[in-house]
Amino acid sequence: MANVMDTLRARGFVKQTVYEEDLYKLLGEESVTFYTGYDPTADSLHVGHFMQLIAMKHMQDAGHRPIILIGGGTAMVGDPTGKTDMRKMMTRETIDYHVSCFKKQMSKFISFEGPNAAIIVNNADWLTKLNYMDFMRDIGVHFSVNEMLRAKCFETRLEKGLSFLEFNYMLMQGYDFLRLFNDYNCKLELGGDDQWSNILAGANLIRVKEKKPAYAMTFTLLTTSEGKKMGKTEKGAVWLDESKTSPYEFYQYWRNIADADTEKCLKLLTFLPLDEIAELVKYNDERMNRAKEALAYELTKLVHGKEKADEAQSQARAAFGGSGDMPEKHVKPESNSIISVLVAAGICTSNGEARRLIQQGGVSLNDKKITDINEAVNYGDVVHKGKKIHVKIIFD
RNA sequence: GGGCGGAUUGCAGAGUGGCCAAAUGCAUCAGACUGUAAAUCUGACGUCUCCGACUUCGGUGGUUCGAAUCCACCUCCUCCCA
Repeated sequence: MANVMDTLRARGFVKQTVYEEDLYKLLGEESVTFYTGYDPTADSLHVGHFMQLIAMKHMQDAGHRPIILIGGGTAMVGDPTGKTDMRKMMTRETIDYHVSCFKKQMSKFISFEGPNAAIIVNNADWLTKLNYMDFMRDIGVHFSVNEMLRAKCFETRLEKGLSFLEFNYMLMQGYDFLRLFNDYNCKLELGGDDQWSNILAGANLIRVKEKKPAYAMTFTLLTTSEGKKMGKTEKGAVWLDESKTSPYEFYQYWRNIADADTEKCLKLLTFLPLDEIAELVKYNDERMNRAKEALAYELTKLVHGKEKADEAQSQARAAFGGSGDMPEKHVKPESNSIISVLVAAGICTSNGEARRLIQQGGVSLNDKKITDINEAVNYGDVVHKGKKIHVKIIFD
Protein backbone atom coordinates (compact mmCIF):
# COMPACT_ATOMS: atom_id res chain seq x y z
CA MET A 1 0.00 0.00 0.00
CA ALA A 2 1.01 3.58 -0.48
CA ASN A 3 2.67 4.96 2.57
CA VAL A 4 0.45 7.46 4.28
CA MET A 5 3.51 9.32 5.51
CA ASP A 6 4.17 10.37 1.94
CA THR A 7 0.68 11.78 1.67
CA LEU A 8 0.90 13.58 4.97
CA ARG A 9 4.28 15.01 4.15
CA ALA A 10 3.28 16.12 0.70
CA ARG A 11 0.27 17.92 2.08
CA GLY A 12 2.31 19.59 4.75
CA PHE A 13 0.90 17.95 7.85
CA VAL A 14 4.04 16.64 9.48
CA LYS A 15 5.87 18.87 11.86
CA GLN A 16 7.88 16.60 14.10
CA THR A 17 8.33 12.87 14.49
CA VAL A 18 10.46 10.52 16.50
CA TYR A 19 12.34 7.63 14.92
CA GLU A 20 11.08 8.81 11.60
CA GLU A 21 12.58 6.02 9.52
CA ASP A 22 11.25 3.26 11.72
CA LEU A 23 7.84 4.83 11.76
CA TYR A 24 7.85 5.19 8.00
CA LYS A 25 8.69 1.54 7.62
CA LEU A 26 6.06 0.49 10.09
CA LEU A 27 3.33 2.48 8.40
CA GLY A 28 4.25 0.90 5.10
CA GLU A 29 4.21 -2.61 6.43
CA GLU A 30 1.25 -3.05 8.69
CA SER A 31 -2.00 -1.59 9.88
CA VAL A 32 -1.01 0.57 12.77
CA THR A 33 -3.27 1.55 15.60
CA PHE A 34 -2.85 5.21 16.43
CA TYR A 35 -4.60 7.77 18.55
CA THR A 36 -5.33 11.44 18.89
CA GLY A 37 -6.71 13.11 21.95
CA TYR A 38 -9.64 15.50 22.06
CA ASP A 39 -10.61 17.61 25.00
CA PRO A 40 -14.36 17.59 25.52
CA THR A 41 -14.46 21.23 26.49
CA ALA A 42 -17.34 22.24 24.24
CA ASP A 43 -20.43 20.63 22.80
CA SER A 44 -19.15 20.88 19.27
CA LEU A 45 -15.93 20.40 17.44
CA HIS A 46 -14.44 23.45 15.85
CA VAL A 47 -12.05 24.18 13.07
CA GLY A 48 -9.08 23.58 15.31
CA HIS A 49 -10.06 19.92 15.53
CA PHE A 50 -10.83 19.72 11.89
CA MET A 51 -7.34 19.29 10.59
CA GLN A 52 -6.66 16.45 12.97
CA LEU A 53 -9.78 14.70 11.81
CA ILE A 54 -8.67 15.04 8.23
CA ALA A 55 -5.30 13.63 9.15
CA MET A 56 -7.02 10.75 10.90
CA LYS A 57 -9.03 10.11 7.81
CA HIS A 58 -5.93 10.02 5.65
CA MET A 59 -4.53 7.49 8.07
CA GLN A 60 -7.68 5.43 8.16
CA ASP A 61 -7.99 5.43 4.40
CA ALA A 62 -4.48 4.06 4.28
CA GLY A 63 -5.60 1.14 6.38
CA HIS A 64 -4.63 2.21 9.87
CA ARG A 65 -6.87 2.06 12.88
CA PRO A 66 -7.78 5.28 14.67
CA ILE A 67 -8.52 5.60 18.32
CA ILE A 68 -10.22 8.76 19.39
CA LEU A 69 -9.25 9.46 22.93
CA ILE A 70 -11.63 11.71 24.75
CA GLY A 71 -9.88 13.53 27.52
CA GLY A 72 -12.71 13.15 30.02
CA GLY A 73 -10.26 12.58 32.81
CA THR A 74 -7.64 15.04 31.76
CA ALA A 75 -10.34 17.65 31.20
CA MET A 76 -10.90 17.52 34.93
CA VAL A 77 -7.35 18.71 35.26
CA GLY A 78 -7.01 21.03 32.31
CA ASP A 79 -4.16 21.18 29.89
CA PRO A 80 -1.91 24.06 30.84
CA THR A 81 -0.23 24.12 27.44
CA GLY A 82 -0.18 27.59 26.03
CA LYS A 83 -2.94 28.71 28.32
CA THR A 84 -2.64 31.82 30.36
CA ASP A 85 -5.26 30.85 32.85
CA MET A 86 -6.32 27.73 34.57
CA ARG A 87 -9.14 26.01 32.87
CA LYS A 88 -12.51 25.44 34.44
CA MET A 89 -13.16 21.95 35.64
CA MET A 90 -16.10 20.07 34.25
CA THR A 91 -18.62 17.62 35.54
CA ARG A 92 -18.96 14.11 34.31
CA GLU A 93 -22.41 14.75 32.80
CA THR A 94 -21.28 17.68 30.69
CA ILE A 95 -18.37 15.69 29.40
CA ASP A 96 -20.56 12.75 28.47
CA TYR A 97 -22.87 15.05 26.60
CA HIS A 98 -19.99 16.62 24.73
CA VAL A 99 -18.66 13.23 23.79
CA SER A 100 -21.95 12.26 22.21
CA CYS A 101 -21.92 15.47 20.17
CA PHE A 102 -18.37 14.84 19.07
CA LYS A 103 -19.13 11.37 17.89
CA LYS A 104 -21.98 12.53 15.73
CA GLN A 105 -19.76 15.07 14.00
CA MET A 106 -16.80 12.80 13.70
CA SER A 107 -18.73 10.03 12.05
CA LYS A 108 -18.95 12.24 8.98
CA PHE A 109 -15.25 11.78 8.42
CA ILE A 110 -14.14 8.79 10.35
CA SER A 111 -15.64 5.39 9.83
CA PHE A 112 -16.74 3.52 12.92
CA GLU A 113 -17.31 0.34 10.94
CA GLY A 114 -15.26 -2.08 8.90
CA PRO A 115 -11.97 -3.84 9.49
CA ASN A 116 -10.14 -0.78 10.77
CA ALA A 117 -13.08 0.85 12.48
CA ALA A 118 -12.34 3.79 14.68
CA ILE A 119 -12.99 3.45 18.35
CA ILE A 120 -13.67 6.04 20.97
CA VAL A 121 -12.31 5.69 24.45
CA ASN A 122 -12.49 8.01 27.39
CA ASN A 123 -9.50 8.34 29.62
CA ALA A 124 -11.77 9.04 32.57
CA ASP A 125 -12.35 5.27 32.54
CA TRP A 126 -8.92 4.67 33.91
CA LEU A 127 -7.69 7.99 35.21
CA THR A 128 -10.45 8.37 37.76
CA LYS A 129 -9.70 4.96 39.21
CA LEU A 130 -6.01 5.47 39.70
CA ASN A 131 -4.49 4.87 43.04
CA TYR A 132 -2.18 7.69 43.90
CA MET A 133 0.61 5.62 45.41
CA ASP A 134 0.60 3.09 42.62
CA PHE A 135 0.56 5.75 40.00
CA MET A 136 3.46 7.58 41.55
CA ARG A 137 5.51 4.41 41.86
CA ASP A 138 4.73 3.07 38.39
CA ILE A 139 4.62 6.23 36.37
CA GLY A 140 5.94 9.07 38.47
CA VAL A 141 9.37 7.54 38.80
CA HIS A 142 9.94 7.78 35.08
CA PHE A 143 9.48 11.50 34.91
CA SER A 144 12.15 14.00 35.69
CA VAL A 145 11.01 17.29 37.06
CA ASN A 146 14.12 18.90 35.68
CA GLU A 147 13.13 17.84 32.20
CA MET A 148 9.54 18.81 32.65
CA LEU A 149 10.41 22.27 33.79
CA ARG A 150 12.44 22.72 30.69
CA ALA A 151 9.50 21.76 28.48
CA LYS A 152 8.18 24.61 26.46
CA CYS A 153 4.58 23.87 27.25
CA PHE A 154 4.97 25.06 30.82
CA GLU A 155 6.94 28.13 29.96
CA THR A 156 4.12 30.65 29.84
CA ARG A 157 2.52 29.18 32.90
CA LEU A 158 5.66 29.28 34.97
CA GLU A 159 5.54 33.01 34.68
CA LYS A 160 1.94 33.20 35.78
CA GLY A 161 1.82 30.34 38.22
CA LEU A 162 1.14 26.69 37.59
CA SER A 163 -0.73 24.46 39.98
CA PHE A 164 0.54 21.03 40.84
CA LEU A 165 -2.68 19.65 39.46
CA GLU A 166 -1.89 21.00 36.05
CA PHE A 167 1.71 20.03 36.30
CA ASN A 168 0.51 16.45 36.36
CA TYR A 169 -1.17 16.78 33.04
CA MET A 170 1.88 15.53 31.23
CA LEU A 171 2.05 12.39 33.32
CA MET A 172 -1.57 11.65 32.71
CA GLN A 173 -1.31 12.09 29.00
CA GLY A 174 1.75 9.90 29.01
CA TYR A 175 -0.14 7.30 30.96
CA ASP A 176 -2.97 7.40 28.45
CA PHE A 177 -0.61 6.38 25.70
CA LEU A 178 0.76 3.57 27.84
CA ARG A 179 -2.73 2.29 28.52
CA LEU A 180 -3.70 2.39 24.86
CA PHE A 181 -0.45 0.68 23.99
CA ASN A 182 -1.17 -2.16 26.37
CA ASP A 183 -4.89 -2.45 25.77
CA TYR A 184 -5.11 -1.81 22.04
CA ASN A 185 -1.56 -2.20 20.79
CA CYS A 186 -1.60 1.47 19.93
CA LYS A 187 1.84 2.48 18.77
CA LEU A 188 1.49 6.02 17.58
CA GLU A 189 0.13 9.23 18.95
CA LEU A 190 -0.75 12.13 16.70
CA GLY A 191 -1.49 15.65 17.75
CA GLY A 192 -0.98 19.30 17.19
CA ASP A 193 2.49 20.66 17.46
CA ASP A 194 1.62 22.36 20.74
CA GLN A 195 1.22 18.88 22.18
CA TRP A 196 4.73 17.83 21.31
CA SER A 197 6.08 17.57 24.83
CA ASN A 198 3.01 15.76 26.09
CA ILE A 199 3.06 13.30 23.23
CA LEU A 200 6.73 12.72 23.58
CA ALA A 201 6.25 12.02 27.26
CA GLY A 202 3.95 9.13 26.41
CA ALA A 203 6.17 7.63 23.74
CA ASN A 204 9.16 7.82 26.04
CA LEU A 205 7.24 6.26 28.88
CA ILE A 206 6.40 3.23 26.76
CA ARG A 207 9.96 2.89 25.59
CA VAL A 208 11.29 3.05 29.12
CA LYS A 209 8.66 1.01 30.85
CA GLU A 210 7.75 -1.59 28.25
CA LYS A 211 11.03 -1.51 26.37
CA LYS A 212 9.11 -1.45 23.13
CA PRO A 213 8.98 1.13 20.38
CA ALA A 214 6.25 3.73 20.37
CA TYR A 215 6.02 6.67 18.05
CA ALA A 216 4.98 10.26 18.12
CA MET A 217 4.13 12.62 15.35
CA THR A 218 2.84 16.16 15.46
CA PHE A 219 1.14 18.25 12.85
CA THR A 220 1.76 21.79 11.87
CA LEU A 221 -0.67 23.98 13.69
CA LEU A 222 -3.24 25.47 11.43
CA THR A 223 -2.52 29.13 11.80
CA THR A 224 -3.22 32.08 9.60
CA SER A 225 -0.41 33.83 7.83
CA GLU A 226 -0.57 36.34 10.65
CA GLY A 227 0.22 33.63 13.12
CA LYS A 228 -3.14 33.39 14.75
CA LYS A 229 -5.05 30.20 15.26
CA MET A 230 -7.22 29.43 12.31
CA GLY A 231 -10.92 29.30 12.89
CA LYS A 232 -11.25 32.08 15.38
CA THR A 233 -13.45 35.02 14.64
CA GLU A 234 -14.51 37.83 16.87
CA LYS A 235 -17.65 35.95 17.68
CA GLY A 236 -15.56 33.00 18.78
CA ALA A 237 -14.64 29.77 17.13
CA VAL A 238 -15.95 28.54 13.83
CA TRP A 239 -17.92 25.46 14.79
CA LEU A 240 -18.76 22.35 12.88
CA ASP A 241 -22.22 22.24 14.39
CA GLU A 242 -24.62 24.04 12.10
CA SER A 243 -26.69 25.44 14.91
CA LYS A 244 -23.62 27.25 16.18
CA THR A 245 -22.12 28.24 12.84
CA SER A 246 -24.50 28.09 9.92
CA PRO A 247 -23.33 26.45 6.70
CA TYR A 248 -23.45 29.85 5.06
CA GLU A 249 -21.26 31.44 7.71
CA PHE A 250 -18.96 28.46 7.56
CA TYR A 251 -18.70 28.78 3.81
CA GLN A 252 -18.02 32.49 4.08
CA TYR A 253 -15.28 32.00 6.61
CA TRP A 254 -13.27 29.99 4.12
CA ARG A 255 -14.29 32.10 1.18
CA ASN A 256 -12.76 35.12 2.90
CA ILE A 257 -9.53 33.55 3.87
CA ALA A 258 -6.27 35.35 3.12
CA ASP A 259 -4.53 34.61 -0.19
CA ALA A 260 -1.47 33.43 1.65
CA ASP A 261 -3.41 30.77 3.50
CA THR A 262 -5.41 29.36 0.64
CA GLU A 263 -2.97 26.77 -0.62
CA LYS A 264 -2.15 25.56 2.86
CA CYS A 265 -5.80 25.11 3.68
CA LEU A 266 -6.60 23.30 0.48
CA LYS A 267 -3.81 20.87 1.16
CA LEU A 268 -4.51 20.31 4.80
CA LEU A 269 -8.26 20.39 4.88
CA THR A 270 -9.57 19.02 1.63
CA PHE A 271 -8.99 15.81 -0.24
CA LEU A 272 -8.53 17.48 -3.58
CA PRO A 273 -5.57 16.02 -5.48
CA LEU A 274 -2.37 18.00 -5.14
CA ASP A 275 -2.06 18.75 -8.84
CA GLU A 276 -5.55 20.16 -8.88
CA ILE A 277 -4.68 22.39 -5.93
CA ALA A 278 -1.51 23.55 -7.64
CA GLU A 279 -3.56 24.52 -10.65
CA LEU A 280 -6.06 26.44 -8.55
CA VAL A 281 -3.56 28.56 -6.70
CA LYS A 282 -1.28 29.14 -9.67
CA TYR A 283 -2.24 32.73 -10.27
CA ASN A 284 -1.79 35.28 -7.58
CA ASP A 285 -4.49 37.67 -8.70
CA GLU A 286 -8.26 37.71 -8.82
CA ARG A 287 -8.19 34.18 -10.11
CA MET A 288 -7.30 33.27 -6.56
CA ASN A 289 -10.98 33.58 -5.87
CA ARG A 290 -11.58 30.35 -7.75
CA ALA A 291 -9.34 28.58 -5.31
CA LYS A 292 -11.11 30.12 -2.36
CA GLU A 293 -14.46 29.17 -3.71
CA ALA A 294 -13.28 25.62 -4.15
CA LEU A 295 -11.92 25.59 -0.64
CA ALA A 296 -15.13 26.92 0.85
CA TYR A 297 -17.26 24.54 -1.17
CA GLU A 298 -15.21 21.45 -0.44
CA LEU A 299 -15.07 22.11 3.27
CA THR A 300 -18.74 22.90 3.57
CA LYS A 301 -19.49 19.73 1.68
CA LEU A 302 -17.30 17.69 4.01
CA VAL A 303 -18.86 19.11 7.12
CA HIS A 304 -22.45 19.76 6.16
CA GLY A 305 -23.02 17.62 3.10
CA LYS A 306 -23.40 18.40 -0.58
CA GLU A 307 -26.87 19.85 -0.35
CA LYS A 308 -25.94 22.46 2.24
CA ALA A 309 -22.76 23.26 0.39
CA ASP A 310 -24.64 23.89 -2.85
CA GLU A 311 -27.07 26.09 -1.01
CA ALA A 312 -24.35 28.07 0.71
CA GLN A 313 -22.55 28.52 -2.55
CA SER A 314 -25.56 29.76 -4.43
CA GLN A 315 -26.47 32.08 -1.59
CA ALA A 316 -22.97 33.44 -1.55
CA ARG A 317 -22.95 33.98 -5.26
CA ALA A 318 -26.30 35.68 -5.04
CA ALA A 319 -25.25 37.93 -2.22
CA PHE A 320 -22.08 39.03 -3.93
CA GLY A 321 -22.99 38.58 -7.52
CA GLY A 322 -26.33 40.34 -7.66
CA SER A 323 -29.70 38.68 -7.59
CA GLY A 324 -30.93 35.34 -6.46
CA ASP A 325 -31.57 33.71 -3.16
CA MET A 326 -30.06 35.45 -0.19
CA PRO A 327 -29.59 33.76 3.11
CA GLU A 328 -32.71 34.40 5.14
CA LYS A 329 -32.99 35.53 8.69
CA HIS A 330 -36.13 35.20 10.74
CA VAL A 331 -36.52 38.05 13.16
CA LYS A 332 -38.96 39.44 15.67
CA PRO A 333 -37.97 43.09 15.99
CA GLU A 334 -39.71 45.52 18.28
CA SER A 335 -40.64 47.65 15.33
CA ASN A 336 -39.93 47.56 11.63
CA SER A 337 -37.42 50.38 11.82
CA ILE A 338 -34.03 49.59 10.40
CA ILE A 339 -32.36 49.94 13.78
CA SER A 340 -34.60 47.41 15.47
CA VAL A 341 -34.20 45.02 12.61
CA LEU A 342 -30.42 45.25 12.67
CA VAL A 343 -30.36 44.50 16.36
CA ALA A 344 -32.98 41.78 16.20
CA ALA A 345 -31.11 40.05 13.39
CA GLY A 346 -27.95 40.04 15.46
CA ILE A 347 -26.14 42.20 12.95
CA CYS A 348 -25.57 44.91 15.55
CA THR A 349 -25.32 44.43 19.27
CA SER A 350 -26.90 47.69 20.34
CA ASN A 351 -29.09 50.42 18.97
CA GLY A 352 -26.19 52.82 19.23
CA GLU A 353 -24.01 50.60 17.11
CA ALA A 354 -26.74 50.29 14.50
CA ARG A 355 -27.21 54.04 14.47
CA ARG A 356 -23.54 54.72 14.00
CA LEU A 357 -23.28 52.14 11.28
CA ILE A 358 -26.05 53.79 9.33
CA GLN A 359 -24.62 57.24 9.87
CA GLN A 360 -21.31 56.04 8.51
CA GLY A 361 -22.94 54.67 5.43
CA GLY A 362 -22.46 51.03 6.24
CA VAL A 363 -25.98 49.82 5.67
CA SER A 364 -27.94 49.27 2.49
CA LEU A 365 -31.52 48.23 2.02
CA ASN A 366 -32.30 46.43 -1.22
CA ASP A 367 -28.98 47.61 -2.65
CA LYS A 368 -29.64 51.24 -1.84
CA LYS A 369 -27.42 52.91 0.71
CA ILE A 370 -29.52 54.41 3.48
CA THR A 371 -28.78 57.36 5.69
CA ASP A 372 -32.06 57.77 7.55
CA ILE A 373 -31.99 55.95 10.85
CA ASN A 374 -35.77 55.75 10.81
CA GLU A 375 -35.96 53.90 7.54
CA ALA A 376 -38.58 51.15 7.60
CA VAL A 377 -37.93 47.56 6.63
CA ASN A 378 -40.55 45.41 4.95
CA TYR A 379 -41.00 41.68 4.77
CA GLY A 380 -38.49 40.20 2.37
CA ASP A 381 -36.24 43.23 2.16
CA VAL A 382 -32.56 42.54 1.80
CA VAL A 383 -30.34 44.25 4.32
CA HIS A 384 -26.63 44.66 3.68
CA LYS A 385 -24.11 45.50 6.32
CA GLY A 386 -20.84 46.43 4.75
CA LYS A 387 -19.76 44.28 1.87
CA LYS A 388 -20.00 40.93 3.44
CA ILE A 389 -23.19 40.59 5.37
CA HIS A 390 -26.32 40.22 3.30
CA VAL A 391 -29.54 39.03 4.80
CA LYS A 392 -33.07 38.72 3.60
CA ILE A 393 -35.34 39.75 6.42
CA ILE A 394 -38.31 37.55 7.19
CA PHE A 395 -40.58 38.71 9.98
CA ASP A 396 -41.93 35.99 12.21
C1' G B 1 2.25 31.70 57.69
C1' G B 2 5.08 36.81 56.89
C1' G B 3 6.19 40.98 53.50
C1' C B 4 5.66 43.88 48.81
C1' G B 5 2.84 44.97 44.63
C1' G B 6 -1.60 44.63 41.97
C1' A B 7 -7.15 44.16 40.15
C1' U B 8 -9.15 50.07 34.73
C1' U B 9 -13.98 49.82 29.10
C1' G B 10 -12.32 42.68 24.03
C1' C B 11 -6.75 42.36 25.15
C1' A B 12 -2.36 45.07 26.54
C1' G B 13 -1.69 49.35 29.29
C1' A B 14 -1.96 55.04 30.95
C1' G B 15 -4.54 57.64 34.55
C1' U B 16 -3.18 58.88 41.82
C1' G B 17 -9.42 64.30 44.02
C1' G B 18 -12.63 67.97 39.50
C1' C B 19 -10.24 69.38 32.52
C1' C B 20 -12.34 61.12 32.77
C1' A B 21 -16.74 57.51 29.23
C1' A B 22 -11.36 57.54 30.93
C1' A B 23 -4.43 58.48 26.89
C1' U B 24 -1.98 55.08 23.68
C1' G B 25 -1.25 50.41 21.07
C1' C B 26 -3.60 45.90 19.31
C1' A B 27 -8.10 43.66 17.91
C1' U B 28 -12.90 44.77 15.84
C1' C B 29 -16.59 47.37 12.63
C1' A B 30 -17.67 50.85 8.63
C1' G B 31 -16.00 54.20 4.41
C1' A B 32 -12.31 54.89 0.21
C1' C B 33 -9.17 51.65 -2.91
C1' U B 34 -9.74 46.30 -4.47
C1' G B 35 -10.39 40.38 -6.28
C1' U B 36 -15.97 38.70 -0.97
C1' A B 37 -7.74 38.92 -0.46
C1' A B 38 -3.62 41.73 1.58
C1' A B 39 -1.51 46.52 2.30
C1' U B 40 -2.72 51.69 2.89
C1' C B 41 -5.65 56.03 4.22
C1' U B 42 -10.28 57.97 6.92
C1' G B 43 -13.92 57.40 10.69
C1' A B 44 -16.24 54.71 14.71
C1' C B 45 -15.48 51.71 18.90
C1' G B 46 -20.05 51.88 27.39
C1' U B 47 -25.67 52.40 27.06
C1' C B 48 -29.83 55.27 25.75
C1' U B 49 -35.31 58.51 23.77
C1' C B 50 -27.60 60.39 20.94
C1' C B 51 -25.65 67.81 19.85
C1' G B 52 -28.16 65.86 25.91
C1' A B 53 -28.77 62.11 29.70
C1' C B 54 -27.44 57.75 32.24
C1' U B 55 -24.24 53.59 34.04
C1' U B 56 -18.91 52.05 34.35
C1' C B 57 -12.60 51.63 36.53
C1' G B 58 -12.52 43.72 41.52
C1' G B 59 -16.75 43.88 45.83
C1' U B 60 -19.03 46.53 50.06
C1' G B 61 -19.19 50.69 53.01
C1' G B 62 -16.97 55.63 54.26
C1' U B 63 -14.46 60.73 53.72
C1' U B 64 -15.61 64.91 50.29
C1' C B 65 -19.44 70.03 47.18
C1' G B 66 -17.02 66.28 43.97
C1' A B 67 -13.55 59.74 43.85
C1' A B 68 -11.08 55.16 38.83
C1' U B 69 -8.09 58.25 42.05
C1' C B 70 -8.24 59.08 49.55
C1' C B 71 -9.78 55.60 53.99
C1' A B 72 -11.73 50.73 56.04
C1' C B 73 -13.06 45.84 55.32
C1' C B 74 -13.64 41.72 51.85
C1' U B 75 -12.45 38.65 47.36
C1' C B 76 -8.86 37.15 43.81
C1' C B 77 -3.83 37.35 41.72
C1' U B 78 1.79 38.20 40.92
C1' C B 79 6.37 38.41 43.28
C1' C B 80 9.75 37.85 47.61
C1' C B 81 10.67 35.18 52.38
C1' A B 82 9.32 30.38 55.00
